[in-house]
Amino acid sequence: MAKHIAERAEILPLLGEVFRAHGYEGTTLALITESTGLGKGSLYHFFPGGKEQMAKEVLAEIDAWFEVNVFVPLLKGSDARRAIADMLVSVETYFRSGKRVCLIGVVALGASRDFFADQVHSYFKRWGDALAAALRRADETPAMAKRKSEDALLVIQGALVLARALDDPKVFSRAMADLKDRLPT
Amino acid sequence: MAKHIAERAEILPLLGEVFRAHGYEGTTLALITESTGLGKGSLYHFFPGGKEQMAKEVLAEIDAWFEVNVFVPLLKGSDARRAIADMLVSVETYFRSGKRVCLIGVVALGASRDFFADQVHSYFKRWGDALAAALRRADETPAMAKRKSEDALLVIQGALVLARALDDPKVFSRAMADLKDRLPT
DNA sequence: GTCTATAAAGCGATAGAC
DNA sequence: GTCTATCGCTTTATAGAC
Repeated sequence: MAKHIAERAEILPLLGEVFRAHGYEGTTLALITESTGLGKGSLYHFFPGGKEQMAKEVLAEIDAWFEVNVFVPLLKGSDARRAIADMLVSVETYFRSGKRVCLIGVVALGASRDFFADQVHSYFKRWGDALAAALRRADETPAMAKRKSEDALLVIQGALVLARALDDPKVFSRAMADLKDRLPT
Repeated sequence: MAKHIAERAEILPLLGEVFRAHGYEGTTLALITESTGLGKGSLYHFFPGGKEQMAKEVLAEIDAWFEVNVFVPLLKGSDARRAIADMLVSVETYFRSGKRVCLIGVVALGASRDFFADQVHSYFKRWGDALAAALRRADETPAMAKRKSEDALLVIQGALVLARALDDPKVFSRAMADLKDRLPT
């Protein structure tokens, strides 16, 4: 066994930030090498499927994070209103108060969407369903729960776009505060 | 004078659709040739600055369209409420009821943002200011006008992201309908 | 497990004929 | 104004030494 400087688990978050910053098409192996310190040899050792596999695993890791930290609390938290409020805090933290972009949103808008369509669709569908379930438990009607959950998801994505376009993270924090008023918490 | 199959004005919209579909990084001269039927020679004749100039001119053309069809009516329309309602109709039509993506939003999220930061910033800033002015004329307080204009812009962008992620254009139309209820029209 | 070297393809861009 | 040919660089991916 030769030397082993990096765990797979340490590499994925670095990869995630590169994809976030440059998009799927804009990310090159050279950029990844620069960010991780790993040469092509190591990269292809960990990810025989190359760039596509790297992106798929990064998306899966993000998905898993939301599953544990957002979807499950929404679905199973004993207090639904509390779970919704916690979601907003998690989102604010995860997106670094608007300074960080949603990689899954970036992929959804890009040409690579077709490659990752299932992962992108599943992420937003499960998030929407979990939030709608929590809203129903917080005494919203089913129709209103669906409408408000969709509204919340789209506000989060739109706030990230606008914050980045105007180069003003406060746009995002303000939108999250408005969302809190609009949702039962 | 040799043959002349294409006007610059006919090329730009085609370029726009290519950039929309593939993003700035994902767009290649080969794709552009495929879409326009123009070889590299012609392309560089029209756009000596290459891909970067093409994107800049496409963004400028989109900007000009919104200036004429959205910003000016919002700022100078005799009936502010009517201008706001017209904006929603224009937006719904322009984005093909959610089947078309906002190129300026795509650029804002991508790595090419730094190249086009001024154009991206200016587009959203002017849109937001024009809408806020119309909202004040429709008897909103200055603070509320600013807040609602920001909310509207981010809902439009977010709805485009979510509609594409879920592959369901109705998400966009529904969000526009909600916006109409939330805004004075 | 990590590296360097390199292959093979695609990229943006230019030159020059017509 | 449009084309073809081509340059020089970067890309993803592989091979093989250590």
